[in-house]
Amino acid sequence: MLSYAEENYLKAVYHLSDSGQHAVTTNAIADVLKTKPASVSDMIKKLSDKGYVSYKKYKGANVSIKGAKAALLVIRKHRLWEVFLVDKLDFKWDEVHEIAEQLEHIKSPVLVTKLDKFLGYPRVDPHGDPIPDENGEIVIGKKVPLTEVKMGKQVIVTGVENSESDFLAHLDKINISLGSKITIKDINTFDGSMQIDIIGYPTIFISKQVADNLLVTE
Amino acid sequence: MLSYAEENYLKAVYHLSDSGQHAVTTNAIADVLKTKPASVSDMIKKLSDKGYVSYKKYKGANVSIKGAKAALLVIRKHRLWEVFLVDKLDFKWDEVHEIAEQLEHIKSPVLVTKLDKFLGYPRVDPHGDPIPDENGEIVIGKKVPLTEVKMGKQVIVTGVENSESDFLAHLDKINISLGSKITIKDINTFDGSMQIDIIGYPTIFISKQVADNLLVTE
DNA sequence: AAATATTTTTAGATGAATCTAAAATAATCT
DNA sequence: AGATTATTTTAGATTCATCTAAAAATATTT
Ligand SMILES: [Mn+2]
Ligand SMILES: [Mn+2]
Ligand SMILES: [Mn+2]
Ligand SMILES: [Mn+2]
Repeated sequence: MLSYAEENYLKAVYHLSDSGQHAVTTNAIADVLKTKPASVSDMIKKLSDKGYVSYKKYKGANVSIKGAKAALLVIRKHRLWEVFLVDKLDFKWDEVHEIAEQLEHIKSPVLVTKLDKFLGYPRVDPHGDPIPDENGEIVIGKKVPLTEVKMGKQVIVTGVENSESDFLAHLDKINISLGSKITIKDINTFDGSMQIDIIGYPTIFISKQVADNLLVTE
Repeated sequence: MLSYAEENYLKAVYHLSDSGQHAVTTNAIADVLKTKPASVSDMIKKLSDKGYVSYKKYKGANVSIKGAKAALLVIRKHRLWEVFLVDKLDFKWDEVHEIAEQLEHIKSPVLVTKLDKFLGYPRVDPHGDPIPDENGEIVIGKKVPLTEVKMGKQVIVTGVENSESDFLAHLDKINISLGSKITIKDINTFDGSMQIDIIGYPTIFISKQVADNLLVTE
C-alpha cells in the first residue's frame, strides 16, 4: 500500500508532467513538495522500483500507467472532499485545499463510493477541475462554443474554433488559456457580448465573436 | 503538534484508565494498539516528557489534564465522523470504526466546528457514546427514569433508583449495566412494560417496575 | 572546446516509530 | 523467604522520510 508521502509524490509527478505528457525534473518536484532535491531522488528511485514511475537518472521522471491510475484515485478523493467541504460544510472555495490535502489519504474504497453518491456524483470540484471516475478516468465532456453555455455554469476552456494568431494573442492578453475556468456572469442579449469570471483574474467582458470561437467543456 | 501515533497512544491511555481514573499498564496499551511493550515504554516516556501523561517507571501511566483534553478532542472528532458516516453516508453502525480511526487525525479546528454544525450538534455517536464539546468536556445530561423516555430515543444507563441487591442481580441477568446503550422499541400502554434494544444483546422485554428504577441520560 | 554554472545523485546523518533480545524489576508460588 | 514466573525497561537494530555536504553529470557561457 502507498504511504502518505508516496501518494503526494505521485500526485506531484502526475500534475507536473501534465497528466503524464512529459518527464518532470527533480528540482520541480522538490519545489512543489517543499522538500530537497536529494529527498526527491531517493523517493523517485523507490517509486520507480515499485513500478509507479519510469525514471532514468538525470533524465527526469514520469508516471507509469500504474502510477497514473494511483495518482488519479488520490486526485479523485481530493476533489470529492473539496466538493463536500464547499457544498455541505459551507467552506469557501479558497479555504479547502489544505484540508483536502489531508482527507485525500483516507483509505477506504467504499467511503469514496458513498461520498460520491452523497454529493450527487459531481463531475467537477469547486475550482472547476474534473473529478476522475472510480477507474481513474477523466470523462471529458463534449466541446461546445461558450455561446452555447447557460449563465452561471462553470466551464473549462478546452479548445478554440479559430486559430488565427491575432485571436490567440487576444486571448493571451485577456488571460484566457487552455484550462482556464470560466463562469458566465451576465449575457447582453442585444449583441451577445458577455461578462465572465476567469478564476484567478478580475471579471472581464468579451464579445460574441470571442465567445463563439472559444470551445469549452462541462 | 501531536503525531498520529501520539494521538492513538493518548486515546488508548485515556480509555484504558476509565477516563483518567487509574493508571494503565504497559502490556494493556500494547495489547489494544497491537504493538509491543517495548514500543509502549518508549512512547509513554516521550508523552511523559511532553507533559501529556504522568508516568513512574514500572507503575503504569495515566493522562495528565493536558493529555485528557487532547485525547477528548480526538475522541470528539472520532465520534463526529462516525455520526457523519452513519447519518449522511448510510454506513451501518458496525462498519464505521476503522474509517473514523483514520478521520479522527485530520487537523483542522474549523472543519470540526463546521462538521458538528452540519450534523446538527449530535450529543452521542452511533454507538451511544457521548461526544465531547469543543473544550473536551462531556456534557452529562440529567438522569431520568427510563419510563420518561420517548420511544425510539437512544439513552445510556447512568444510574439506578433502587439499589436492592435482587434488583441489581436482575439487571445483571438481563445484561444491563452502567453504560449500557438502550433504545426503546415498543411500549405497552396497558401495563407500561416495554421492549428494548441493548446494544450488543438481543432485544428483551422489561416491566414498568424495572424501567421506573433505571436512570438514563440523553 | 574549455571554463563555469546548474542540476542531480550519492554518501552519511538524524528523528520517529517500530522491532527483538537481554536485563531489571515486580508479582506469585511453593 | 527463596525460587519461579510475569511484566517492564533498556540496548541495539531496522525502516521510512527527511536533511546537509560532497561528488558526478549536464547545461550554459565565454
Ligand atoms: Mn496530501
Ligand atoms: Mn481543487
Ligand atoms: Mn487512529
Ligand atoms: Mn463509536
